Amino acid sequence: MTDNDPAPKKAPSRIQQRNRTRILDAALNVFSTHGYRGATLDQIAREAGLSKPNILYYFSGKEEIHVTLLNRMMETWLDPLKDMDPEGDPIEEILSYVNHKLDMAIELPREGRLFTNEILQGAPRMEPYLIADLKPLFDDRAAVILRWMEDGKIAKSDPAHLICSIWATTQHYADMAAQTVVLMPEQQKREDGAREFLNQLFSKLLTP
Amino acid sequence: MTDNDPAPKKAPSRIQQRNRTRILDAALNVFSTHGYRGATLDQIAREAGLSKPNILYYFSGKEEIHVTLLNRMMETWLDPLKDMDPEGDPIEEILSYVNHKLDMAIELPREGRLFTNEILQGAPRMEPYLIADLKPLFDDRAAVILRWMEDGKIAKSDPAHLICSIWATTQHYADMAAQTVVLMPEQQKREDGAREFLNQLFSKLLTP
DNA sequence: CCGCTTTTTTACCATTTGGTAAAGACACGA
DNA sequence: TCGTGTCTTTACCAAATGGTAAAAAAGCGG
Repeated sequence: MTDNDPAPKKAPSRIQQRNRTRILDAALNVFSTHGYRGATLDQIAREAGLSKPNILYYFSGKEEIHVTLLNRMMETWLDPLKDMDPEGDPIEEILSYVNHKLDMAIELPREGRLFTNEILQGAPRMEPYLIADLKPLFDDRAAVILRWMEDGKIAKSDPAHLICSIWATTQHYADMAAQTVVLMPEQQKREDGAREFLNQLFSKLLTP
Repeated sequence: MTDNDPAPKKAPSRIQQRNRTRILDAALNVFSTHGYRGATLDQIAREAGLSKPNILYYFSGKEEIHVTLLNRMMETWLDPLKDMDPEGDPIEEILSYVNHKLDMAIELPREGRLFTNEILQGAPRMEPYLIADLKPLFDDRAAVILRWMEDGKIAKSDPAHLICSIWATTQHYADMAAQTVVLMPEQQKREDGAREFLNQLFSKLLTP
């Protein structure tokens, strides 16, 4: 029984892996800055160093590339939220989430912008995913935080809006980079300053 | 001397006013959801109830419409920040800014998304404006807040990142509406809850 | 009602868009 | 070295894109 299952999906060749990676990377650049409709296959092809028909050999169309990127992103993106441990120290857990989220915004800004673009457009391709996956996770984490509050371990506030505010403040440094760079030209101040500030902001909120 | 100055720009007729308004309103819908490149003149025309050539009778091209919208938006958008009074009560002033900004995000979400879209794209049309207008205002307000901190009137933190976090948390409710609606289906909880939460968040940060 | 300006429509146009068909180049095991 | 399956290119296409020219229609002051 080597690989003869109903769906005989053979392992992708080295070339396939390389080119699919190239395409997805180029597409991430284009989709994340111009949004779905503003992105063109020609630009993706140019950036990937492949011809347009060649790209359509690997993906069935523009939409499939976009969906692939979105799915891939959501997985890594939600991880830090999943990692929040209900048994851990509440303030530590939440601050650790803040810091992980900030790391991602700084290290993977394109992924962040891809998501923001999709939501700005009204989440036409993501909505089912938001309802099926994000919402349950969100509710669950909000419930965990609420329990912490009711147990008097952290100060009371609205858990849902707390999560949103963490998302918003960290995401800001990815999405609005073009603005932030103008307002705070020195990278040091931008990144380390952001971390220190956010830790202070949420520490104060959470400390009873 | 009725109107014979060097540039004899006659007053726009009623028709002109009405149609320019229609066009800008339709364009705001389209640009704010699809970004500059994703927006099409055809769609703007359809939404405005005018023909495409008719639109190009009022505006010289796609870009002029976009720029007009951006300029108009920036003016109203920066007002609340300008209104912060150095002589007023610091916490009151800052919280009032938070609340005004939140009002705008809730009442004028399209304008907010228009701006976010432009920044996501790297601010190609806005950067000069950011440098010439936003930056000086931003630095000035940061300086005001810093003075308040040094005078011991509010707790110390990074003023620049404070302003950014206010921007981020309030803007979130405009930009990410499609997500927020899924996560918090009841409008009441979304809007009033946001206000209460943000007031609490920034009160705690600022109280010495 | 007339004549003149403003506004709108019709008919285009070159370019770009997402996508396809089919031939050609390539890799690689037998 | 050959053949077979994988990959790439060339040559297209219909539709949509931003934009134009010019004629037709609508307003409107006199």
